[in-house]
Amino acid sequence: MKYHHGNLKEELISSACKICEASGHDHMSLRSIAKEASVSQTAPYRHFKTKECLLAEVSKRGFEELTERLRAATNKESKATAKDRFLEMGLAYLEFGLEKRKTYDLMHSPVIDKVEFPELLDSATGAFEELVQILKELFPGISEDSLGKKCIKFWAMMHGLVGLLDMKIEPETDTNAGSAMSVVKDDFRSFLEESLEI
Amino acid sequence: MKYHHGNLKEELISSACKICEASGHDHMSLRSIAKEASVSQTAPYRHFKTKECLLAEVSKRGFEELTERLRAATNKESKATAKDRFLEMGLAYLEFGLEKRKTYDLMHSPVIDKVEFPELLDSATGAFEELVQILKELFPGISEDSLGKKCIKFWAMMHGLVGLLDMKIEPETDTNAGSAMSVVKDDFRSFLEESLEI
DNA sequence: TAGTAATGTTAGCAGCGTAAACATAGTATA
DNA sequence: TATACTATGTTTACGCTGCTAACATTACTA
Repeated sequence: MKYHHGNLKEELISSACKICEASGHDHMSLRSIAKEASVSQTAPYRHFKTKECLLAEVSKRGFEELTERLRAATNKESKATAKDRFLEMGLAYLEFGLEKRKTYDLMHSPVIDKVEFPELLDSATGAFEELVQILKELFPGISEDSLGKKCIKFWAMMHGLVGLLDMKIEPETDTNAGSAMSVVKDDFRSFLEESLEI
Repeated sequence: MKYHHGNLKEELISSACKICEASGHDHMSLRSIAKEASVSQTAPYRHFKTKECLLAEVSKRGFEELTERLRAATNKESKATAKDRFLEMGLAYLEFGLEKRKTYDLMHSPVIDKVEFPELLDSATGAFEELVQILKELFPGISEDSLGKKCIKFWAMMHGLVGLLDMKIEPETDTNAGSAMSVVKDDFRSFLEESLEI
């Protein structure tokens, strides 16, 4: 057993990611993370000033993975049309949000003040860039103003959808409580396609 | 100083609401809530089985206030058109989300498992009902399927917008980083109006 | 009026984030 | 190579937390 670990920082981050996705960010304790990495309770403080700093790193990894997935989905190398790649991106966003729900929660949780972590902010902004690019392709010559609005509209919708789809709450229609959500879930492509007309 | 308080449960809830909106739900401690109500640290346990139960009550009050605001905004007594009342509702939703941001966060936080609190779920669903109703007015004879989709689309967009507007993250366009969001914020009416064409 | 249920307090547990003091290992310099 | 310095680990301890158990007081009910 070496006294010095060698790669503790990285291991702490990946332990934290694991615990986050397994139990949710409100059940993450520095002590449990340290234990997972077989190290003393205060060892993390040699690499992270506070717990929040470690959480911010986990969040950042989340945004990086999201960005990567979005980039892959809209990959220009693909022979698909811009519209198809846009739909793929929407799907990829939803999939990430539902697959990594607890990490997604952390990423959007107020426990981490993004203003204090510029690197995190950058990662988060990077994900948007993918949306901006594909919308520019889809609407060539679009004004900056319209582009911004469209971008916000779609991002908000996708973000909102992740929350709704995973959640217990959903709107009740007269005849059939809950089926509406299933429709979206099962046929997200056509759902998003309709929204393209916005 | 009476030994028995008389109305402790209600006072604890309102103290909790106050602290929540002031400091955010992750800074709420049962002890501080008890102190705010001038009562011993363990007194809350006579009225709430766990801390989560008290938070659930705070969340429920939040959804009730939201529902009330939406109902007021879409009030049929008003002489305004259905479209105007719909826009008012959107505005009311946004305003609530931004005004009571920390409470809104709690309402959508995963710390409270809505499945365990059916009453909370009811309150949350109640807010949607308002959206369903106004959309029915706006699109008379609409199919249940389309209604469900529209409902989800708008709810997701508004929920997403609250997050975006308050947040640090926002899409960057080439010429002007961040201005897009201001456009939406300053002119939400026209923003939402455009979206009506969905 | 006596007995019981409801509602409060006090004391104490284990877990938490964090700081301070100390121990060890790796690195740069003489 | 010897020595100082820095990086990185451990131990100990503090105050705060949610929660339980045991006890005290009040309110209700037979």
